[in-house]
Amino acid sequence: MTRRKIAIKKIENLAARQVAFSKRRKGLFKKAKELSTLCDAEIALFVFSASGKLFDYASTSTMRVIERRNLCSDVNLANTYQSSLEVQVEGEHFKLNKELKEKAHELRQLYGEELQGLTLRDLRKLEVLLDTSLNRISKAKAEALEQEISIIKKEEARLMEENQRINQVERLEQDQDQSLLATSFTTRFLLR
Amino acid sequence: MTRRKIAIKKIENLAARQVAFSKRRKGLFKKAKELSTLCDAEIALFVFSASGKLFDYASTSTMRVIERRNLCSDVNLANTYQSSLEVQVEGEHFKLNKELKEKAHELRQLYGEELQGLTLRDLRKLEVLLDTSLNRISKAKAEALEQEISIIKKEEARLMEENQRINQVERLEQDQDQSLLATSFTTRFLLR
DNA sequence: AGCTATTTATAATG
DNA sequence: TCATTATAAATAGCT
Repeated sequence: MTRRKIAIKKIENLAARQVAFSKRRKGLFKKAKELSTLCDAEIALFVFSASGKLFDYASTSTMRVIERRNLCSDVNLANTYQSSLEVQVEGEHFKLNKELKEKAHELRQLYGEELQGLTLRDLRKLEVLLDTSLNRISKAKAEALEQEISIIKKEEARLMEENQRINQVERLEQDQDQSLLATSFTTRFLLR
Repeated sequence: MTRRKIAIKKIENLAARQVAFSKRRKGLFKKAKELSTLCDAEIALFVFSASGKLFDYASTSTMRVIERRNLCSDVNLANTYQSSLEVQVEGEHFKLNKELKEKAHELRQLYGEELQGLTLRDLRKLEVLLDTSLNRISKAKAEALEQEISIIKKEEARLMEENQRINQVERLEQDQDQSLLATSFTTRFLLR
């Protein structure tokens, strides 16, 4: 809504998205408060940022009780849901996060990044691994190529067949034209 | 907020208040949806009119389940809040899982597995990627090698120095031994 | 974090 | 409620 009109779809640039989130969140809360005050409405608004942080507003005093509790920190979260199930979920969450980080690191190493700290032996292992990968990919490429070629060959054969058919039809039509011509010639000749 | 600026306090005229409620509620929901879309935020918004009618919005499909329930009492609202947090945790869990699977797949492709379905173009891209990685690794290897060589050279120099010192000491000791021998010889000679 | 050119939201009115 | 419109408010792109 300004300098330029923007399309309402996810802002791809992280920094821009964070700035927009901060500004618009503020605006949204202001509007909610105004509506509540002007029209005597009760409003509860919960906004979770992409990173999971909670911002909330509740208009009435009773509802404000909810607001008071800070439910974002892990401690409070654990207090709120003391059931072992919740704790389990949290634990799993943590585990998943860890795994994800490890995989990301592994990936980056495969991309030849973050190699500092690796020994010569580690680097040689990586090389062998990537060489193996390249071999496999090369094989897959050959297969894909072969398949493409076979498809092209089939198409070629089909086209040749069609060509022949068309030629035949053309020849037939030419014959017909010629006999027609002959007929009309004969006719004209006879009419003289 | 226009034609005239208004003070943010309860609109006394009932009709005007209802009109404002309708318009501003619409605006608030629009803003909430925009924030959710633009910034990838999860939002739950509950608006109770003065007469107690509920209007609500929740940004994610899973959270939308909440929307269906009738949430007029504070108790239910508190429950809703809790479940929205639960859903949030679950949603993140799901997202993490998805990311992990994607990363794992990417990894396996880099290892030259699960290549089926990739086009020739994709395979070529993979090859180029791996080649780049190999180049980087080769460079890292060269660096590691150089470092190792320099360490070995230093060690070699140290050893040579030490060797020299030892040789000197040995020579000294030999000299001492000889003088000692000479002394004992002299002594023995004198004792005779 | 602040500025401002624009876009949006909306109060008043019909 | 719906449409219009003059104006207040929100905010995207900059710095």
